[in-house]
Amino acid sequence: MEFSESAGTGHAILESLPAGLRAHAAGQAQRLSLEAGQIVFRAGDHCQGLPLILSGSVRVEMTGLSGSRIVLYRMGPNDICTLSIGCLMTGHGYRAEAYVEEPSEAVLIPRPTFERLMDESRDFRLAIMSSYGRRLDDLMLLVEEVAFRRMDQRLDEWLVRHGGKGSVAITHQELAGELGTAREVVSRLLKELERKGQVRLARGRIDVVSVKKPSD
Amino acid sequence: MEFSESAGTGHAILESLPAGLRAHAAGQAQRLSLEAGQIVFRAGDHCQGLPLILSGSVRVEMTGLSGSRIVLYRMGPNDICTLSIGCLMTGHGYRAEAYVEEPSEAVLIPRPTFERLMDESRDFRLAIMSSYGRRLDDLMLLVEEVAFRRMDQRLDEWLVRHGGKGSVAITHQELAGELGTAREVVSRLLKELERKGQVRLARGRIDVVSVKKPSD
DNA sequence: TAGGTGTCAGTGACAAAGTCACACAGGGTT
DNA sequence: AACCCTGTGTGACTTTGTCACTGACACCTA
Repeated sequence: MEFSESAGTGHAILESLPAGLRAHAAGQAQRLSLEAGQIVFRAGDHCQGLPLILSGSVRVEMTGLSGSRIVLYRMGPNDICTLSIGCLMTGHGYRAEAYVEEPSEAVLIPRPTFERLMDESRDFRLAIMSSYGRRLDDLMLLVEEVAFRRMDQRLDEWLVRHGGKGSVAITHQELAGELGTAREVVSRLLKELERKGQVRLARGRIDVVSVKKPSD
Repeated sequence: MEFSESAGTGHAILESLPAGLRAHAAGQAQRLSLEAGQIVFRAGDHCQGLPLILSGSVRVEMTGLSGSRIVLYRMGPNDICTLSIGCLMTGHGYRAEAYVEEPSEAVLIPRPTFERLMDESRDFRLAIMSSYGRRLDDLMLLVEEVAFRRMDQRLDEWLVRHGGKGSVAITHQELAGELGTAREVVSRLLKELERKGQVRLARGRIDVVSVKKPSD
């Protein structure tokens, strides 16, 4: 809680600032404690400042006209909410929603402070740019996934990545959101995997037994 | 060709620089003349500098494992090749390809010059950031399109936007690339539109008669 | 402990889109 | 005219998306 602690519990991008700027930023920043399930922003919301994630995990997803959802990416410790930068600079509202997955700590840098940091710190600029680069990459990968890859392979991959060993606690509905498809599709594919003995299904849980590699 | 011309035929982002920096940038920049059909970069290529488009049009697209393609976005006069920034900064290769659509003029800013401009010009920084913001937005829109919208509606929209009045010179294969689908799907949907009298089809050309709005 | 109430999962039927294979057409060249 | 390349049309089949509905499970309350 005390600022003396903030060096230890701070954000990498702030740590890299020279002492004077860091003190300025710390003084202006607003600290946020986010509870699991809480909504950080909604589509259409306007941006109050640049959120820096200190700890926990925040999921960013988009909702289509029909109400279908897809997870765009996640933010974790030392991440920057890249989307906010665009909103800050253009004044447009957000085009996505952000949900807290694990209880998180964050700081909100007000716009004038953000601009001052951009002007005065090379390291800050580099961090912002590299964050942008990563998001752009993430989204290009996602476009490729969604446009070209088969759902069964994407599901297999997801299972290997998230439940490689044991079991994952997730509903079919949520998993559909991860992949940008419909719940029924996930249910069918999972059932098929269960028939082949590669997973066992329980309410809200998937036990991964052995998911095949694409080479199989 | 002469540098004295470069003020008139230059790039908005360079115009906004103070005289000293502008001269430096002009001195370091390499001028490129790109012919229609030429490839600006391929997936995996490494980035030599930041391309600024002066005139013409460049298409950026991605190729899936299967060879399917999708157009990500286009760059026109006064645009910045946002993708290159990430490649410049991380040293990674490109993940997409860029093709010249209309003969274009561009300048290539070498990395050290790019970094100096970032360090010394606030306007330059703002332009770079806003370019990033736009690309991120474009890609989010594209994800939504591809993941959630129906192909017939997307095709209708494309036809209205690009051939609203008369006719478009494009093959079904190219149009499939614009939408990120297969040629056969485009052929079938177009044939259906022709049956309904909304378009007339010729080899390499589509005459748009009257494409329905979603409300019809 | 029985019943009530949400959420979660399974499934059939059908529509939309992607894939594969191949036939055919248009417009140029030789 | 015969040839060839590219572009287009189409049938058959698979995969994915949508709709409608049923049943299963977990938890709460009486």
